[in-house]
Amino acid sequence: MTITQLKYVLAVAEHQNFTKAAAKTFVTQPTLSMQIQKLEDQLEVLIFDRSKKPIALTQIGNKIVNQAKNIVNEANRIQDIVDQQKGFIGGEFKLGIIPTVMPTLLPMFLKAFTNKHPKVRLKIEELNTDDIIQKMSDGHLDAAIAATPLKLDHIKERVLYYEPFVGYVPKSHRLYPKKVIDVKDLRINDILLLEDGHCFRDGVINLCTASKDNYEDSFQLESGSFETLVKLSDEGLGMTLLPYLHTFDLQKEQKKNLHHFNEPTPAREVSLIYPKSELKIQIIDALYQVISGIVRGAIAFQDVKIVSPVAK
Amino acid sequence: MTITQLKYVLAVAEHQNFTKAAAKTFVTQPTLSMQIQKLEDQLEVLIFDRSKKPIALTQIGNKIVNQAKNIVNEANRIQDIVDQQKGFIGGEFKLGIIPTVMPTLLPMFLKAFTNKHPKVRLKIEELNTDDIIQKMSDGHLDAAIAATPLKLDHIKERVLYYEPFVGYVPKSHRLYPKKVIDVKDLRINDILLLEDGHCFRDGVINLCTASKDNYEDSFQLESGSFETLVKLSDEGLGMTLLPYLHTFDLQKEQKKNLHHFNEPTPAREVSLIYPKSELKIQIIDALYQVISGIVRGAIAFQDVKIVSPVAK
DNA sequence: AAACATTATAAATTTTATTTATCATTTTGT
DNA sequence: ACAAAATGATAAATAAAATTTATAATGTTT
Repeated sequence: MTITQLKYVLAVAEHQNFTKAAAKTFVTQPTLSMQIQKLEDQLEVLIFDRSKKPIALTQIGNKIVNQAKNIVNEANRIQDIVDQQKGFIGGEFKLGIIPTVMPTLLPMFLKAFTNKHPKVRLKIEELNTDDIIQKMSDGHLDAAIAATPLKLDHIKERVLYYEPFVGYVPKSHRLYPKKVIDVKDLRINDILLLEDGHCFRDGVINLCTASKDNYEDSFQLESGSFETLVKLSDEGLGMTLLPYLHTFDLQKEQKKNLHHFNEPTPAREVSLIYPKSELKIQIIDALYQVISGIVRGAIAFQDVKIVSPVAK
Repeated sequence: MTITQLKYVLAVAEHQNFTKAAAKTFVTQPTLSMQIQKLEDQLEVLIFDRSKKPIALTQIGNKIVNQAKNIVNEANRIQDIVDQQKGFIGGEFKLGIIPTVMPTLLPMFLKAFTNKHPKVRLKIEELNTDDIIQKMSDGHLDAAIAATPLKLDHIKERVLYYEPFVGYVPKSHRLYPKKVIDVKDLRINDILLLEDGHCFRDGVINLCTASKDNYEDSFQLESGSFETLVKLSDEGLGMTLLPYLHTFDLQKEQKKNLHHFNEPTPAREVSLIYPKSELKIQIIDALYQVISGIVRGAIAFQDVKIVSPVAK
């Protein structure tokens, strides 16, 4: 049994297709067929049920795949140990970022990070929280930036900042006369929210349920980006909530519609998250250092109302 | 990087010698030299410091060896998963047994076990507790039978039985007139105990300290086997304590010197112990079933005063 | 039924692992 | 101090293996 064979098994299990898996692993298809057959011969079990289309794992194949993931993970960590020992911060690093954080946070830290750690080849992907969780457990993401807490036992979280929400209230809205609004004023019925899968929405919903509104039986309009949301709001379809950093992008006229919240201001927690396996932890540490440094800088310089995390 | 290379590294790390490691892994010495060099080239670190005699691990070599143990362990488990799925109970299994349990327990279960599971090639080694712990964490033992509790966080324990102690009191001893003795009667100064490393002794010492004697400043005679101990005792050098099962081997004359304890009888806990990794757990389960069955049988048939474990 | 997609198989090739033979260096015993 | 022994590295030869190219077999789609 070799680590390579296990990697082949994982590739086929993932793509449910020998040909595609072969392309992904940069070998030809017969290589996979033969190596996997060889492993199956040695173990004297069938890992794949080739009669099913698409190809499927057998019952024991499933167990073997799980264990193979373990082994490959642990094997990858050897290089990590060496890198960490040498203080080497480099190689490919796959980072996921949720859509509602991407446009505001990425420009702030990307240049600083690549300058400081030029050997790291960052591959950044915009993904919603569910996809991040999925890809992280598959080993396709090394880390991600998402709204927390997720409370998943295979994922660690390190808080980057707390970002307050600001109300965007159009002139037609019942709350427009109130200069400063309160969480209690919110009603789930007249707030425009982002579509499902954007974790931001969960944050707001929690906020609303906290003010004891009933979410279940109210009609909801949903959109995919804050830009759309603001426009819909301008059309008189309701108020909306924007994360503080997003309000910078508004036009002068629109900024007049912003209504800040009373203390305690509702806020979302944004964290750097990564698998418990702590693979490439030295790069994760470096990312955390750079981003939280930038965030602290932004607080000091711009009078930004985001809050640095307290020690957990 | 291959699993084979990692196994070679582990072998050399263990034997601190390429030639010996080569013999143990059934390859020639140049194979090890070259494969390990290749791995070192790939990782761009030296794992071994070849200037030291005997050969030593570098700082990072140490970390790599630890991780390599992980990987090899996880890799071995693949075969385990397959075996378990098939209900196959077989292959080589290395069992350690402490000296004070070996002669009494082994004959009781060995035949029964090999009959029931003929495909398991049991390799039994007599080892004291320290060596068992050592070899178990090195992966040289799959399980062991020892006195517990050990309270080690990398080792699991499953109690097989509780074996009471019986006092062997020669005529010359102060306690000889007492037919039934009590823990409180014991004085550390006139009890002969087994040498250090035999966990039995720890049990007795705990027993004695429980009776509030002072162990530190008393002169002690120590021996390596119960046979010697009984002979020394016959010579008038003090009383001794025997595990119940050992008293069967005494001669008629000697049995007259046995003094049983009042309730609560001091006893030692004997357990099947194995690494938390649970490698070959199906064989461990089988062993446990056979031994505890035998022990229950012995209790019923022989009126043996050993006690089955209560559910933990 | 033809075209397509997908996996298996066979033979040739390349790569890799292992061995045998030998050398260089260090340690050990006298 | 010096010869013998022990130990690890290296080179060349051999054996074993992984991989590729080419093609066959199988099943699916249109």
